[in-house]
Formats: sequence, C-alpha cells, structure tokens
Amino acid sequence: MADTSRRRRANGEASRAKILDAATEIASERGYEGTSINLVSKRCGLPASSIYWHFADKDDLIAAVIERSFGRWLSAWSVPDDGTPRDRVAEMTMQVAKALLESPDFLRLGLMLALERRPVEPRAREMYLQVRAQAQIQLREAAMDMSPDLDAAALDQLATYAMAGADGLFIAKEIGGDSVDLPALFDLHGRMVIDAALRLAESTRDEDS
Amino acid sequence: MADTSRRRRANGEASRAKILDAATEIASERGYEGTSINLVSKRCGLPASSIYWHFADKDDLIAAVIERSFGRWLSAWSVPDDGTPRDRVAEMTMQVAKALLESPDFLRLGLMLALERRPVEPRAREMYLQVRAQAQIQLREAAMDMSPDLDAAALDQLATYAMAGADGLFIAKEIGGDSVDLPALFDLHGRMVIDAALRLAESTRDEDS
Amino acid sequence: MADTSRRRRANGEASRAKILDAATEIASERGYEGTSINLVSKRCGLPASSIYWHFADKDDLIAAVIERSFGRWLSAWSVPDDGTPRDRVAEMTMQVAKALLESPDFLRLGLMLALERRPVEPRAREMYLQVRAQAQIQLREAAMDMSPDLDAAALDQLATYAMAGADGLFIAKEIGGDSVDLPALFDLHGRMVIDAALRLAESTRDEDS
Amino acid sequence: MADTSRRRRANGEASRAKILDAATEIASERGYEGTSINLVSKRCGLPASSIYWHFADKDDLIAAVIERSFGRWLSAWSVPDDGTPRDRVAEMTMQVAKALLESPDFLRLGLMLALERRPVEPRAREMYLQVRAQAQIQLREAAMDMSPDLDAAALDQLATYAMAGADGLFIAKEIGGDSVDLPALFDLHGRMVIDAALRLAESTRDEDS
DNA sequence: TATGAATGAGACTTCATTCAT
DNA sequence: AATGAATGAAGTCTCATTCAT
Repeated sequence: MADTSRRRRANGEASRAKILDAATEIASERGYEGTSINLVSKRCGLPASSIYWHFADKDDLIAAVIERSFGRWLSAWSVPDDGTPRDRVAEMTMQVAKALLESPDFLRLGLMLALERRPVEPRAREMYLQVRAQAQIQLREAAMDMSPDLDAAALDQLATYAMAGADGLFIAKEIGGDSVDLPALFDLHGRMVIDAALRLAESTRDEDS
Repeated sequence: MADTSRRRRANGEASRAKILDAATEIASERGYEGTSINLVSKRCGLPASSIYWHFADKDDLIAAVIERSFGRWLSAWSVPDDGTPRDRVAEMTMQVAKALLESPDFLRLGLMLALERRPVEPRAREMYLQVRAQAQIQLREAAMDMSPDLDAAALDQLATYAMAGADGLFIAKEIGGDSVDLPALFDLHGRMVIDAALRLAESTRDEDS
Repeated sequence: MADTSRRRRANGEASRAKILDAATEIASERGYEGTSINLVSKRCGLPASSIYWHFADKDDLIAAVIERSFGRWLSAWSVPDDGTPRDRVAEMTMQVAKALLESPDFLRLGLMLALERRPVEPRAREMYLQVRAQAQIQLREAAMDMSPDLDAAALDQLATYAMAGADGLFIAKEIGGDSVDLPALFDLHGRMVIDAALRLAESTRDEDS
Repeated sequence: MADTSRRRRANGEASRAKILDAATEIASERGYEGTSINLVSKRCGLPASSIYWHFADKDDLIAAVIERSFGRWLSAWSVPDDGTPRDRVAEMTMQVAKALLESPDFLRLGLMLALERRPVEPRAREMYLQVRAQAQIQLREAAMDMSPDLDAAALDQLATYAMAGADGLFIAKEIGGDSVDLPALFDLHGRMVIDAALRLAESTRDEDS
C-alpha cells in the first residue's frame, strides 16, 4: 500500500517512458491510425488523460516514439574507420543487417508512415523522413570514400540503391519470416553495391576520356 | 420491364465501380484503418448503406480493391519469350519500372497492408500476399531460365533479391519524388541481378567441384 | 411493441424536430457552451450519433435552433397599416411586449450569443445578428413613416434607441421577474420613442432654419 | 528570512492578480462555461494547480472576477450633489456612458451571467445581481430627488426604465461597434428619463386630485 | 437496386479538481 | 506559496454496421 502511494507520486520521467514504451509497441504493430490512445492507456496503466499531460496530442506522441526509437537505434551504430573500403562496406552492411533483425518493429512503423499520404501530414512522418535523409547522406559519404571519382549524380544513385536494397530486404524478411536468410542476402547486397560503385566509376571514366 | 431490370443491373455495376474507384483512391493514400466507409461514401457520392449492398463489410471492400487493382495490373504484363536470357531480364526489368511508375497507388496500399501486424488479419492482406507470392514464383522461373545450374536456395535468394530491389526502389521513388530517376535505377538493378546470378552460379560450381 | 418498431422506423422530420426542441430548451437556458450534445441526446431520446445525422456539428445544430425559432417568431408578427402613426407605434409596441413575454427563452439565447466574443464565431451568432439587423431596418422604416423629415442619422438613432429599450426591458424582466410590469414599461417606452421622434424632428428643423 | 516570507506574500498577491487579469479577459469574452481553468492557466502563465491555491474552485474564481471588477468600477464613480436635478441627471448619464465605453468587458460578463439559467446557480451570478440591485436603489433615490411627489411604483418604474436603457444601449454598442454613437444616445436617454419623470409626476398629480 | 435514418462503441481531447512535494 | 503529475468524468465527433422501406 505504501508502495501504491509511492507509485502514485509524481514521477514524470518514468511515466513518460511507460507511455512511450506502450505506444512504440502498438504503433509498430498497427501503424498510426491503428494506435488508439485508449489502447496505449490500457497497455501502460495510466489513464488516457495522463497521456495528455506528457504529450500534446496523438501526433506528438507518435512523433516522440519515432524520435526516441531512432535516437537509440542510431546511437548503437559504430562507423568503421580502418581497413580497405571494401572491408568497411562489408562491416557496415553486416551492422545494418543485424540492426534490421534486432529492432524491426519501429522500422516497420517508419516505413508505414513513409508510405502514407494524408491531407495533413503527421509530424511523426516528417521526423522519420528526416532520420532517413541523414542516413542517406552517410551512405553517400561512404560511397564517395570508396569511389572518389564518382560525380554527384552517380553518388546519389549509389546511395539510393544501397538504401533501397536495405528497405526491400527488410520487407522481404517481414513477409517471408524464417524462410528468408537476411544476413546472406545483405552479404549479397553489399557485394552488389561495391560492384555497382566500380561499374559506375568505370563508365564515368569512359565518358571523361 | 426487362429494360428496367437490365438498366438497373447496369447501374449496379456502375455503382460498384464508383465505390471501388473511391475506395482505391482513399485506401492507397491512407491504408486500411484510414479508409472509412463514410469517406468512401462522400467521395463516390453514394450513401454508406449502398456500399453495404455491394460489399459485405469494410474488409470485403478493401479486398475487392486489391483484387481488381492487381487483376488490371497483371493483365498489362507480357512475358518476353525470345532473345537471350539477358535481354529477357532487361525487358522484364523495364516493364516493372514502367508499371511501378504508372500505378503506384495500389502498390503503396499493398505494401502498407503487408507491413501491418494486427490481431485479426484482414482478408485484403492475405490477398496481396498471394499475388506477391505468384510474382515471386515467376521471378524464380526466370532466374532458373537464365542460370539453370543454380540450386533451389540460390534461386530463391535471387528471386527474393530481385523483388526486394523492386520494393525498395518503389519506396525510394515514393519518398524521393522527382529527384529519383526510377528507370535508371531499375536499369542498374537489372544488371546487378544478372551479375548476382552469374556470381551465384560460379560459387555453386566451385562448391560442386 | 408494434409501436416501438414503428417509432424506430425512418421518420427524419419528426426526429429532427425532436432534436431541435430539446436543443432549443437547453440552449436558451444555458447558452452555447452549456448546451452539450449528450444533454440534448438525453432530453430528446435519440442517441448522440443520431444528432449528427441531422446536423453537421454542434454549431450547425444551434444555428438551426436560432433559425427555426426566429422564423416562427417573426411569422407571428402583423404590421399595422391603418390609424395615426401614433396609434401604429402603440400597436407595434404592444406586440413586441407580448412577444417578449411569450417566448423569452430563445431571445435570451440570442442575447447570450450576441454578447459572447470568441475566437471562432459560431454561425448561430451570425444568424441571430442578421435577424436583429432586419428588425432594426423595420424599426427605421416605421420611424421614417412617423417623422418623414428626419435625416438618416436621426432615423438610425431612433431605431437604435427603440431597440435598445426593448432589449433592456427584456433583461429587466428576466432579472426582476414578477416585480417588473413589462406592459406598463413598454407603454412608457413607446411614448418615449414618439416624443424622441418629435424632439429630433424639431431640432432638425431648427438646424435647417 | 522575514524578507523571503514578505517577498513570497508579495508574489502571492501578484500571482493572484495575474490570475484574475487572465480570468477577467477570458470570462468576459466567453462567459462562465467558456472559461476553463486550463485556458486561464495558459493565459496567466501559472499552472492550473496554482489557481486552486488562490481560489477554492472555478465558481470562486469567477465570483472574484466580478467582485474585483465592480469594486474598481464603482470606485470610479462620483455622485454629483449640486446643481439642478436636471443637471445632476445629465452629469450621471454622462458618467454612465463613459463607464460603459471604458470597461465593457465585465459588464458583458455580468449580463451573460444574468441571462443564464442553470440548475445550480453560480455564486458569480448572485454577486452580479447584488451589485446591480444596489445601482437600482441609487437610481431610485436620484429619481425621488428629482420628483419627490412620485409614489413608490412610479419610482421603481423610472429606475427600471433608466437602467434598461443603459443595458440596451450597451448591447447596441457591443453589437454595432463604431457605428453607434454612445454618448449621443445616452444624452438622448437622459433627457427621455427626465421627461418620463415629469410625465409620471403629472399623472400622479392628476390621479390625486 | 438502393437509401434515409438510426445506433452503440469508441475515437481524440478537455474538463475541473486533487494531492504529494 | 506553489507546482508537476495524475485522474475520472465528460466533451465533440466518427466509426462500422443495420434495418425498414
């Protein structure tokens, strides 16, 4: 009972976290519309009105979900800075594969948000797209590292292709389940991207000469 | 009287079509949960109760949307049966790129359905996954055509990789808009897949010897 | 029981009227904000969602209340067209007094709406102000009838003063209850307005000479 | 330490004032129901719970608004005690006109409260009605001053009529805005009331003889 | 073949208020 | 003297669906 009264005591951070945990779970299963405040309230144990103490509205809540989840995800990243470019790409590829396997839930949410087109854009979608854009920039830099001769368009193409492969393989895993060997496919994808880089570099050189 | 009943039946078809048109638009913008019967009713001009005359429930309506859309999409397909395997793959790749560009709406819907995980799976999702599985089979056959030596696992991997690329590039186009040159990326992807086929064939042969 | 099923039958006009009746009662007691859809629902026996079949939203409902009530009120009016101007004014004055006594409820609502100033103006307020403006025009015409020499400004002043008296006496009756003899006060007011007309006519003539 | 407690008490007063300022603004715009504690909290910058430290509940807050506002309003009043009765009435009339122009906000609130009829009467309404009753008594005394022969009923009528005119003209100004020349109308009203006094005195004398 | 009307459940959100600190 | 956090009730409105005609 003393416990109860203590739990009832103001502990904002903990409550906020509980709400975010519940919302993350639900949103990554059912998407934006499927995430009802009532459901979140039931899952986290706090009344619906308490959710509105911590978040302005549903949109704000789901944006916070994206923000926190990607923050954590990105902080678990380590950019390799030694070895041949080939090795470094291989290392990054493996990291991505591992990350996709480990936390698929909010990635699913991100993709769902990205695919939706509604009259009033949710802030959450904007937030996801920003994180994505940052990742794209890093990919581009890695590509430039590997093939310094490439022009801007080719670098963009390469980065886009690399990310598209990651997205597509993630979806394949989501749909195919255990029948999909994600590490093997990512290994393949990594090598493909390196080949593409070389191929694009060649054609660039040809055009120049 | 026969005339009347025929006109009525004709109107019935027309109404059904109007409803499906509206539902397709909305569902491909907002996904399953975001598609409300009221919204469809407003968009197509018919009262909500009329929608229930044509469709058993919301799930049935969206399944019908998927069904009709994929029917149309697949009928626009022509499988090339002459030329070198390389040419045939190139031809198919271009067809896919064109198809993605021309009817992105229900593909978006399909992906959204595929990504969701809800307690009661909608029939619409099942329907999309079936069509997708068929496409996968065709891809596998094309791969076998091109590299007859490949074993089952390699063929699956190849087909999965090919489709993943298509999904990923579609998403890239959806997000990136005009800044994404889809045909060029699909051209790159086609060549990558052929390379992958060769590479996998080699490693298969190596393992055998 | 047959009765119940028959009552459940579609009868839109009757339901609409029941809703409006309930809303009129409540709104004229408690004003715009005090009129909750739930309360209206309970008072009229229909579920809240049925109210939204007949009216777009709360604003629309209360605007309809004003519209219907003032429509009825104005249609009960008869403009006298014989006798001396003095007699005609006296007749009109008595009519107004009677009308205020008989249907004070929605007049109270109108005044409450008129006094409010909120960021987003309710349509209901606009509607009330329009009816009021029409009444003001009629008063002005009556004044012109009685004192044709008066200039525009004087006519406006007279009409405004006449209406202000009516408003003020209505409020006095609302607050004072039985201790306020409304007919006597309106009789006084009518004579005052006629005096004012003469007085203004005089001063107009003085200025001219 | 004494310093601290004194500063705290001073801050207490300041906070109370800030809350009252915000509440006055909002309540005079939106009435009793439209004034939410949350809104007041946002407008004054203090948390909602602080409002409950200074005021028992919402009713208490709005009653305090009325109390403070009327206190200020009345203290700006000076009762003229020289000149002819006619001059004194003219002077008072002008004072009222000026007061209505200068602080319309809480008068609007008062009228809104006076017009509402709710199951549980707010204290705020009672408070407004009391102040109003006092004003009515003063008006009656002024009338008696001017026409000492009048009987009780006539005096009441006169005071009621005078106040009704003020209320009505205030409303006219609120609705009509700049197109309403309040001082001119009050001047007219003042003269009308004097005439009424004389007229009533005459008829009283007639009845007596 | 179609539809006007109804309906209970549940959506998001705000309300006035309380309480421990 | 003040406040961060919580809370149940109630607010407006939309949902999918049904039913009599």
